[in-house]
Amino acid sequence: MSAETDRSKAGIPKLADVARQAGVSTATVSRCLNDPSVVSERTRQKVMKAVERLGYAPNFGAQALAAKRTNTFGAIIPTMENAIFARGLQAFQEELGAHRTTLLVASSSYRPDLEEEQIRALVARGADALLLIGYDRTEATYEFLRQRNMPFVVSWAFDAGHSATTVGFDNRQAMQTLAAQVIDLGHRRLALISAERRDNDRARERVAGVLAAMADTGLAPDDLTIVEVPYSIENGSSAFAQLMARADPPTAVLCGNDVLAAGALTQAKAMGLSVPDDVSITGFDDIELAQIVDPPLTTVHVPHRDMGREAARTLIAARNGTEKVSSLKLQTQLVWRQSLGPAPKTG
Amino acid sequence: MSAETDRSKAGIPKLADVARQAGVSTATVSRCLNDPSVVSERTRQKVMKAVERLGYAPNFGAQALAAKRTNTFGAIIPTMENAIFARGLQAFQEELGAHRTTLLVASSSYRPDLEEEQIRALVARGADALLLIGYDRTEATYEFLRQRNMPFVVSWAFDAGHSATTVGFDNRQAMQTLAAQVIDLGHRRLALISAERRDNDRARERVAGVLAAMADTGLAPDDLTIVEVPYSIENGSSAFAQLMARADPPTAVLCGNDVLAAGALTQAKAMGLSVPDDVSITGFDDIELAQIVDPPLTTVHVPHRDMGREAARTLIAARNGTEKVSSLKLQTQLVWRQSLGPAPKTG
DNA sequence: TTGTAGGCGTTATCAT
DNA sequence: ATGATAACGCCTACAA
Repeated sequence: MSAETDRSKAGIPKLADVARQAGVSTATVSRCLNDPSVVSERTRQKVMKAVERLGYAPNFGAQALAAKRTNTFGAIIPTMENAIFARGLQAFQEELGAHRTTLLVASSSYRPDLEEEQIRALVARGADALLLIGYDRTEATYEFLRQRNMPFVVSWAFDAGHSATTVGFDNRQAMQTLAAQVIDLGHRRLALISAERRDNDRARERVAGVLAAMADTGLAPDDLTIVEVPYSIENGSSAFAQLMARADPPTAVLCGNDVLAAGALTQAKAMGLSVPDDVSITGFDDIELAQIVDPPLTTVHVPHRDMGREAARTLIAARNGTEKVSSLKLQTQLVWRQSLGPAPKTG
Repeated sequence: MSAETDRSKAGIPKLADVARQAGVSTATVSRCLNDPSVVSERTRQKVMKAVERLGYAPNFGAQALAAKRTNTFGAIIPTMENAIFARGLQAFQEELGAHRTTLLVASSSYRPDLEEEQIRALVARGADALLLIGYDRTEATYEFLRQRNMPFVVSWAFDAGHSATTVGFDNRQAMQTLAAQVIDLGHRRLALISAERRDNDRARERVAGVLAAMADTGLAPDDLTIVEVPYSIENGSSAFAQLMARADPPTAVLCGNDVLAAGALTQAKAMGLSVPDDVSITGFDDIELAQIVDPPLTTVHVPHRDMGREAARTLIAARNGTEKVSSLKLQTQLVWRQSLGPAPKTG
């Protein structure tokens, strides 16, 4: 009882405590922990027992301060609320884990100022490398990264013209391919429920993809109605309702991602509209949700797991500084499911 | 060009660089940054300009080492793959953000050994407090936490008998209430698709809840078929198929969470079964998905956002050490939707 | 293989 | 209001 109290009041064990307990020097303890191959087995045993007995854990601050590396990578994603980034991040972490590297995740709520804050926090914390989503951030942020010589990779996007190392996919191209199919099915009055484009290059590129497909077929940009809302099922629903309330409602509603599309679908059902007979709906991402809704969503499959894994490998290579790192463009794939059909004969 | 090169090769600016640039001592710079009210306005201006010019950012390791606090909380969740923890965590983070505290998230893949590793990592990194999910972890882990005097709160569960500060809900009670309703509707052959119970007290408690409800009505435990699978839509589907293939298929399939239920529902549809006419299905959590599937899920609403917010407040109080912290039990709520109906007249 | 000792960048105490 | 300077806990040449 009193021992218990004493113990909790006692200071946190430090390297020196372990050293004393084991009857060796701090240097030996340090070596035991960081490069066991260099100490004798007998010493190692002693030290590890002391570590165990004392419940010692290294002080990260001191460790980082002295060693200038942390075996920690950081990732800043816009949101944890929906599954868009979950699968890719999981794969990212799995790959890091295989290399004894810890992942710290922060989320920016789609706000560049918060993202910069999180980047600084992670860098200050000694992250060895960073995973970032998309290109949209201030030049000052890039400058900060460069100045600190911080390895980072941009993901969930791909712009060959950008200097940042990237492991991602071409949002515009992907959306353009999908939109082309929609147009091919006879749809002329199109609508797009997009994420907010400000500070979100992926969203902008997807919009651009739709417009490009339309231009290819001689459709005017005005034939596309765009509604911008934050990603959420509910917002998808209300945006869809708003679109269908127009005098000249669209025959196909493309959505910036599957979450919005799921909302749109639900709303269509609530309005007694048949999908795809009355109106077609498409998504983007191909998260699990896309297969669950009824009808299942025609969407763009993004290789999230590959992306996460490859991003991790790229960063690990960059951290080790051995290989030269290079960008990697992954392919997306159109997934045909029932939510997309031919345009209705006439309105 | 060469300036650029020089710059990137130049070391990271430190406090002393700023001090030199501003013509003051390091102590003054430190004060400027941490408690500006105590330095003269003129000095502050000078220092801030130097900070700006040099792109200075404090070294977290050194800071943590010297100040013994980090304004960083950690959270270890079992998985980021599905939305179960997303909403609560988002609320947790929002509350922390309002108190200038950063959140670092790690995930354990439902493995206690990894969880302990992550806990140690976060503690070593100087986390001021931790959010943990559920009670299942080794005594050694608790001992470690206690020894380091690390404030932590257990969430997503509630056991009045446990000594750990908890902000959560009673999984057993919640599931028992739901199961009682199912039984009340005449269902006698019940099945449960559960998450793996090993190392997961929430899953065990939910199973216990079903059994308790059955016992209340005099049903034998044998009347419940249990299938254990990791959380995923696909696993929900295959488990459901397996259950319905039995000689005496259940009339109601309860699921450990909404994700499994969504999978079960999809599978039912694929098998041409009508829900709830042929078979009833229920979920747990009330994530967005529950309202999207068709028919929408009868489920247990968990106040994720409240839980996250309150957990944050509790930890902040604990960190500040002013107020005495206490556990908080939140109420869940049964949500009636269409996936649950009366038992079919006869098999 | 093991020990000694200097240094990592900040904070905070004590003078001034 | 500001400056010197001693911790903080660990790593890593360098020595033995």
